[in-house]
Amino acid sequence: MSRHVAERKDVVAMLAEIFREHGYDGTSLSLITEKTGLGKGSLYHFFPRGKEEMAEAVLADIDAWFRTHIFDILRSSEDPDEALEAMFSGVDSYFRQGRRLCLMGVIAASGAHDRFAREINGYFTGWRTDLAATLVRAGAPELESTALAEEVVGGIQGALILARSLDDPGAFGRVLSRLRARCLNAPAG
Amino acid sequence: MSRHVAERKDVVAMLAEIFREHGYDGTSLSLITEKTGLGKGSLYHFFPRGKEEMAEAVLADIDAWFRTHIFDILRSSEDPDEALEAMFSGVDSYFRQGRRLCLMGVIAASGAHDRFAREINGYFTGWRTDLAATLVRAGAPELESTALAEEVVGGIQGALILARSLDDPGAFGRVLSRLRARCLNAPAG
DNA sequence: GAGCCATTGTACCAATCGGTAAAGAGTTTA
DNA sequence: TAAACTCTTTACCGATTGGTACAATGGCTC
Repeated sequence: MSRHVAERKDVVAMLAEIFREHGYDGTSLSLITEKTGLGKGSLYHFFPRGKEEMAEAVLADIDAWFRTHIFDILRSSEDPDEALEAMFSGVDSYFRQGRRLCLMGVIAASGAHDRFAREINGYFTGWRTDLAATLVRAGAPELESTALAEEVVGGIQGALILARSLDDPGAFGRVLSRLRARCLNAPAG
Repeated sequence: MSRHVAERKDVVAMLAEIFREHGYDGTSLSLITEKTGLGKGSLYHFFPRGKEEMAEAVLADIDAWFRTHIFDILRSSEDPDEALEAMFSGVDSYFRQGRRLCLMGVIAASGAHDRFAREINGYFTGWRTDLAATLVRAGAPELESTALAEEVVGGIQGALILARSLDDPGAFGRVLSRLRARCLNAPAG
């Protein structure tokens, strides 16, 4: 039987897309087996606690990606403006120019929120903190930085929902570029 | 048997809160019967097409509320600044200072999106259009108005998700007041 | 090449899913 | 008062849910 041996990280990547598209409650095991080609046996071998553990793995994977590709750069880059540019371009490509939703936001807006509250909170808190610190380094006042960071992190989520709702991915890019301009002009404004 | 006779609009109001909190897929009929106290018979008497019709009724109800309490005022008010103030204060109280999610956004971010795409699109399109027109009347250039309207409508959705994610309803008010200031200063800026 | 063990497919489970059927209770109309 | 109508309760349906058990299958090591 044991024909195609799956890699755990490939499975996690597939799971991410499924959860993103159907939400947590909308993702059934039969849908997962269908989309991944893996039977329940394989799935429960990788994730003994079932669906909940699958979602946890996906969220941890996403969290790790953002920490290494976005947050760390915000913190470690010498030039804060460069770091901000990198963040916005990284975000734009991660979310496929508005064609992809944020799973953190998807789950935050769903009934499954309570189950993953810690993961979601950590993600948004981390982003807000690191972005605010970068804005301070870029010359913005402390108070304005935290407020602006909050507006940007939230604004990205809203732009994704808006793009999906209007069936117009371009709306994401338009909002994103406004947020970007605001960050790069923050010290002056 | 027929003891407690329910009013349809009361049922719709209860359904709205249930869908808001659990999402479309997370809301089961047994949960509905539990929270509303109505049996399946009553539910199917009001909504013969079942769960989908219940959600449609709720979305139509929400759409109507926003059209009469927010969009119409944006369009009909003589003083555009006053209309903008009314919109922001209306939104703040509707979403209970960030403690309540937007069902349109909740469903847009879920797997049930396709089923209700028309309703969701109409809601966001209407809001964006009427807000942009008001901003023009308030003296902002046409191009800036549409872009700002998009940013605000999306920003509200994002602020709701952020508030829920951070477990800090106050984040909603903070972002909202920034968006408000941007609208009221738009003509100058 | 024998054995081992991670990995897999399949069959199965109780519980719950959304939805239907039908008959009873309460109210209105004639 | 008797039929007609509205609304509700209860029991039930097949399908699907998330999850378990287990035997079979390979690639691997010794």
